[in-house]
Amino acid sequence: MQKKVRIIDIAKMAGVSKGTVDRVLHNRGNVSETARIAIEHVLDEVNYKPNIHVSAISLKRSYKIIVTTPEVSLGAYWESIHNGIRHALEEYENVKIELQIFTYNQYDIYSCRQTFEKIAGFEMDALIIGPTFPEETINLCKKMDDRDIPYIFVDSTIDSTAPLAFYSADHYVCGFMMAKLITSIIPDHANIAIFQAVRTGDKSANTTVLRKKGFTDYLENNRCSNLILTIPFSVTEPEDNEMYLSRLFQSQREVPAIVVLNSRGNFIADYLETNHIKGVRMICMDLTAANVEALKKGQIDYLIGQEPEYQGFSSMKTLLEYLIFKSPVKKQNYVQLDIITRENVVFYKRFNNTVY
Amino acid sequence: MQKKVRIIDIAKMAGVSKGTVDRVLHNRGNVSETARIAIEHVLDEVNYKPNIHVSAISLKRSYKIIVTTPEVSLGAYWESIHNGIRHALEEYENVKIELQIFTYNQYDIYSCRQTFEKIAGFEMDALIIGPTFPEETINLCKKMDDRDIPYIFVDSTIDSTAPLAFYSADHYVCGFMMAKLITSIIPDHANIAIFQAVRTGDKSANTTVLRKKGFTDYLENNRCSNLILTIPFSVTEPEDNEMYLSRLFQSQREVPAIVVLNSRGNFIADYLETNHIKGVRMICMDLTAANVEALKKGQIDYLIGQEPEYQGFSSMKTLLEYLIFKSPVKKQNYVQLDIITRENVVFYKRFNNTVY
DNA sequence: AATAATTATGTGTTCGTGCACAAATATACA
DNA sequence: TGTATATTTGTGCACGAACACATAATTATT
Repeated sequence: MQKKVRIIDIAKMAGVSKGTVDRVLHNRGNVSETARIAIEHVLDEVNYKPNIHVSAISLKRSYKIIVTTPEVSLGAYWESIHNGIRHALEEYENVKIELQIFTYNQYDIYSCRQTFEKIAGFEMDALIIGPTFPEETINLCKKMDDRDIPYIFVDSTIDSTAPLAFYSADHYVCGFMMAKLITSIIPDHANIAIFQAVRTGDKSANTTVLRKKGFTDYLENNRCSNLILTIPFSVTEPEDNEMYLSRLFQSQREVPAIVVLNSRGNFIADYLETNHIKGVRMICMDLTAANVEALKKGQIDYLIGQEPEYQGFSSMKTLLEYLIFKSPVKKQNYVQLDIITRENVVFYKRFNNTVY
Repeated sequence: MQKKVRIIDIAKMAGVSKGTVDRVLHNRGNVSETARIAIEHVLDEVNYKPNIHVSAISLKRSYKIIVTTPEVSLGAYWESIHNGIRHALEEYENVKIELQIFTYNQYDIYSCRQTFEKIAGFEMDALIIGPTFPEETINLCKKMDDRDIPYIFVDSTIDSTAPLAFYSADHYVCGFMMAKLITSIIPDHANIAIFQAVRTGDKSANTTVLRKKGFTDYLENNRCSNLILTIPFSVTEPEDNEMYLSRLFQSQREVPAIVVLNSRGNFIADYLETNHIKGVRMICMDLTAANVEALKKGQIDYLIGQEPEYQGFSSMKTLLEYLIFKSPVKKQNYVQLDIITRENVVFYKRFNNTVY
């Protein structure tokens, strides 16, 4: 147990004053080559870790951080991510942070484009992005790269970008696992209906594509002969869904299994309930309030959780520690894929009853 | 956003000095009735929250904490709990904590009794208990109650005690869920072998009894007609297990499903592998290193995780915040029951790759 | 009433970092 | 060489809680 090394200790060892050490530690410039090398030499020797508590007190400057994600609705997926972000800020209540949030319609590529173009012009120290459309996201990221502004992804990551880090589920594995779970509770060869969201201006989002690929790959690898029916599902024009659903269930085919690749599983569950359709097994994404209710009622058999609070929390925390303490950052962060049933759902914590 | 209230602000409002406020906040005594009431009045008005960073720096006194749990072996369940405890201490590195750890043999009631009697006589500020045998634990807790020493349970809680808090899985639900999961992947009416640990001086531990009850209740509730074979399993005399296992598999009965109610599932998996017994589905407890390996190899189908790192971490963190800041404590803390398969196991984080 | 003992209250120091500002040194240019 | 400017370095203060210690006020004792 070696004694704590302080800035003043390093200064003495390097034969300079604490101010110079501080300038080196924080890359503030105005340090002679000689002094810098001497200090860096000492820093290599000793394992200096700033006392985070003292740092927290002494911090004077403020940071401006922008967050952009799909729109937040009550009890839904993106609300959990935003809760996580807010929770991280509470941990750093003494740090002066100016937070600006811009949301876009995740079912409309034009809304996303417009929002991202607006954001690109703003002053900021860092950016958190919840991406949906690859092309638009890449454009925004390029501008950030040019301006040397760090950004972190939540929910999913986008190729051809250079984020400081990302927090995301492995959506391919997610789809793979959904296939394994649903096939374990339905008869062999049973038909499976897959619901996918319809979007304006773009066929489909990042995450859904990957999940679908994982799903079909599982069936292929395991030589499952289930017939897969892909059904469109519109969030923006919900009146269309009645039609899709009634067409599905009025056909001759039995549909004993439903898979929803996004967090809107409760919509389908509601339809089944109002139309008294029984005996359908369902697997869906995310512990939204409505999904949890449907799970508890037995309408949904499995929910897959992807730690949205943790994603939001970690992305903000990572960003702040990077900005303030220049802490090293782990780039790839794949979050847990929690398998939730009506039995274990009550133990899954949110920030209202626990603290990460 | 109201401005932060400091001790000195409270002092001014109450017309006293900061020293007196400090004495009231920390119950240090030597305060006149008049002053105490004035200060308490102000404290009711304003929402004073000490700046935890400054508190952390200024702390001078030290705390002695004793931890007693079953013995820790490498890569096993209790090691994770201890890792969690250590991790909490790292967060409070500036607090002077004297930690003493006493482990006992969880398969031998006499070892537990001896350890607990020794501990009962020691000086300490608080105690963390990983209980196994109810009777012995109650005795220890009574002595702690008399001495006004707070204690927290990890892994399970014991009736007729008054802990400050407990962090535990709901073991009944755990058994219930294991029954649901295993029956979903085996044919109806298939036989199920349940393995239970043998203990010296006591029929069985706290947790196993509850899990067994949950398991059988699920089968009963759902009118499952599976034949249940309860098999003893000795950790202390492993040479007996060969005998139990060979007797099981050489009988006429098919055994397509195995349930292990503790974390030693890998032992059974190994036996199956060396004896080339195939087609057995298995569900077991805990992400021990050996179990995870067996899961990845496909020998185990489901593992149930119970957040051991989080349990250890939270119990120590709760204790410290209670001791140092007199923070209010949530007593009942049921942890997640994670359903783990070979697909999602890689995403479950330990402290080596993430920070809660 | 005078002194001792007890209790109550106020003051000052400590912790280590972040940063502002002053001081010192080096470089540029006439 | 002297002055102006730029660069480098050192010093000092603030942050706010915890506690040690000194001083003031009250109560007990002779």
